Amino acid sequence: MPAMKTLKVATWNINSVRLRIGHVEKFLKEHKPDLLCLQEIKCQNDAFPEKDFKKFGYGHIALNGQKAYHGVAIVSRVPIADIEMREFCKMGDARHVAVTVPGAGDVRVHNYYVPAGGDEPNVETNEKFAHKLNFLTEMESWYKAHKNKKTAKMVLVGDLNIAPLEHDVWSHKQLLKVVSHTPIEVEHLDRLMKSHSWIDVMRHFVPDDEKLYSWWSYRAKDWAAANKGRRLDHIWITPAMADTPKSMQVVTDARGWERPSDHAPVIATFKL
DNA sequence: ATGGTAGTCGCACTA
Repeated sequence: MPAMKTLKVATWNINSVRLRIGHVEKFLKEHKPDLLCLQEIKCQNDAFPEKDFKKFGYGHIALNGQKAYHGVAIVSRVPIADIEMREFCKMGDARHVAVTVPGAGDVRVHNYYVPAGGDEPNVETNEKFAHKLNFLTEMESWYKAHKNKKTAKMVLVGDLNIAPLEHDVWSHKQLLKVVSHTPIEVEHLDRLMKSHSWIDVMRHFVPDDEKLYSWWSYRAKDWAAANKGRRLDHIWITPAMADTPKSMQVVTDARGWERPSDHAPVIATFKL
């Protein structure tokens, strides 16, 4: 296995991989990540456009699809190993896939699609919100129970559906009771971050007091002019990789492409 | 102050 000098990882909630395969091609050609972690592929494994990815040079694929909803995938330029998919909350949902990258010193990459949580931030009246919090608690327990040398170097990415910091949303005050930015969700996310001393790579490059978004609602008349965004997508690393981040970029352009996903891709590069 | 859009699948659901 030839050793890689850098590892470039991208994460993107694509909101239907079949509909937006052209966007994916454009993104891969322009940015050439080693790995692209996709969420909301919205198809079963046999409907995933594997041939297209092979044609684009991303022939190493880890797939956890589901009919119509959710679904995650990791497509890679370089060989991957130890593909794993975990089920959360006994729901049968396809919301996680993990791989190891042998060429990158066995870095383990986890890709998540955390439940959105519905509208009402109340676990008594909204079972989707309860599901979201339970999902985060299960993630936390798993990482607490899996601290060992084999998984020392890890990258965790995905649509976590939570914007934890004040400047991860366009208006902290107006979103405090809006699912994605409520204190209870942020507490759950903070506990998950502590479970393996995860480092927030996006905020490593952008100070906490600067606005940083990765998602803009479809419902705004002019998403760019209104700029009422939220940072729902994340890239985290374990302390064993603390000195490796080289760069980070939110590819906001992609939100302005024709018939776009409501999420922009996020890319991070690490030196190995 | 409410409703606004998008995708999949089939006429509702999730986001």
